[in-house]
Amino acid sequence: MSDELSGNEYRQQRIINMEQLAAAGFPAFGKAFERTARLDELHASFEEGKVVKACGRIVAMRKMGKMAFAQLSDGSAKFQIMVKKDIIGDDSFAAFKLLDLGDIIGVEGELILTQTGENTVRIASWMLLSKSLLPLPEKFHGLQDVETRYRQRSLDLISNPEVMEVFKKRTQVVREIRSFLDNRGFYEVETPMLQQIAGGAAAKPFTAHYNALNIDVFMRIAPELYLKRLIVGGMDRVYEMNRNFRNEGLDRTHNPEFTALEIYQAYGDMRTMQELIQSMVTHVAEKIFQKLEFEWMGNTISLQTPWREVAYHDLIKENLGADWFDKTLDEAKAKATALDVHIEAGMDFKQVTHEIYDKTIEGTLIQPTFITRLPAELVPLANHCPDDPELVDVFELIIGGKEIAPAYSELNNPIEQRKRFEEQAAGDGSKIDEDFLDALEYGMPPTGGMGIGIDRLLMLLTGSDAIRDVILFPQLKPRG
RNA sequence: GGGCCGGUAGCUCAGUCGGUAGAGCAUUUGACUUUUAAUCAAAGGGUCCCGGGUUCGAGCCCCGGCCGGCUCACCA
Repeated sequence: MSDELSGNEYRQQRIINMEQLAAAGFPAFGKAFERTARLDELHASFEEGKVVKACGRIVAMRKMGKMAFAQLSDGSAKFQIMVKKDIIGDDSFAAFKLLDLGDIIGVEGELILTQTGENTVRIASWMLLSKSLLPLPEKFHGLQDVETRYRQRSLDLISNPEVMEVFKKRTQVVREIRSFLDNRGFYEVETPMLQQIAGGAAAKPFTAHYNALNIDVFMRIAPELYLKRLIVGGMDRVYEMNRNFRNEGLDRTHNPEFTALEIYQAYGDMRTMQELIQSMVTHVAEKIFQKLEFEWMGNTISLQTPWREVAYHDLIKENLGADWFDKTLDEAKAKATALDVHIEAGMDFKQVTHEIYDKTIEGTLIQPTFITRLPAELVPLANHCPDDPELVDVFELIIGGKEIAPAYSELNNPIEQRKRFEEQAAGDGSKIDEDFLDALEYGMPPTGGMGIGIDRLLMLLTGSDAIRDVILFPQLKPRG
């Protein structure tokens, strides 16, 4: 057995077929093919008798003695082709029968309707564009094995059209979001992925080493501090939609690299962002999906605006009783225990309350809900509510029981900002972003800011239960 | 990290009580000029995830590991 023939039985057979095809005047690889139209366009503009050139991967083949039917797929649609021995000749027909499922061919022929009324190209000539050396998954069930689907996304896309559909929708959604923001006068910008101080969120960063400067750098956990510098600089409306990296666990709703959209609008506040996200999400839903109701994780979610808004304290009272905030710490802890919520020893009343909220209330907020007026302790980078310094002027948008987007009236007081950084850094001065603080000291206008988890939004819009189903190449452990 | 479930032909999956490894699709050979999960006939195809152990004998039972799914916890 020669080297080319190593591999399994299927591969060996396909290499033999490739050699025979080449000998018959159908060499594989290395040619371009100018088609009349994509296969979906061919269906849309179907006209009997028209001569067309089409191409795609053979995904089904039904051979008979003197004719054959095959199905081509090009990722846009499938289209049937018909080959007749008396039309293309004995040699060409014999060679055609050497083709394997998965081979990519170009054909030229006339559009016809078959007896059963299917759109078909009756081919006059064909050429081999690329040989497939490995067998495709089974035609009926497709590729089911979840692990293989993620590890070999090419195969997943070839054999599962609904997967292709999700990722096409992803592209459309992302483009529509950009278009929406661009139309409102926002500038899309790109800020550093490699940062010397990983700021803007509280998360563990990935570390890399930069040889030229001989320093360690961090993959960003958020672009926030750079985008605010741009607000200081006079870019009134900016956004960035790009990857963040967080060195954390991996589960159904977390991938270590994920796409975040951060938006900042000068002279606005949390209310500006509230209007913006409702308009943006419903616009995208209607434009790309033509609907405002979505099935997600077993719930029907209506995006019809206006979305519900409830102050944090009211939400708590609604769920835990109107007298909740009159209770003592011990009473609160007793309630937590009764609800099966684990409480750490040193927690104060606000922390116990928030723990109960996190574990028993947030998950019940299925329809879109803005939770506003959060306790200041929970949100270190936001301005206080004008009428109550204990509360911050923010919202958290919850949909389907999951946090989709937080938004703030951004903290623009540099003295206060420094204080909070110092508390956060706990004495480690190297973690304080002095350049950012300097920028703030020149004066940042009042600003509304928001972060949106694009992958989670896509999960909702495409009805995907796992983040891996909206990320083309999700992180996996190395093959064992 | 804990618990539960899974890994068998290229793919989708069976495999009973521990007794020579099965089906469909796919592949090969033959028949077939309107099929569409084409049909008919025949044939070939296995590191049963990996490594130990028990046993006369292990896909199956036991121990350890790898990968994946679900779930709980952690982190935020």
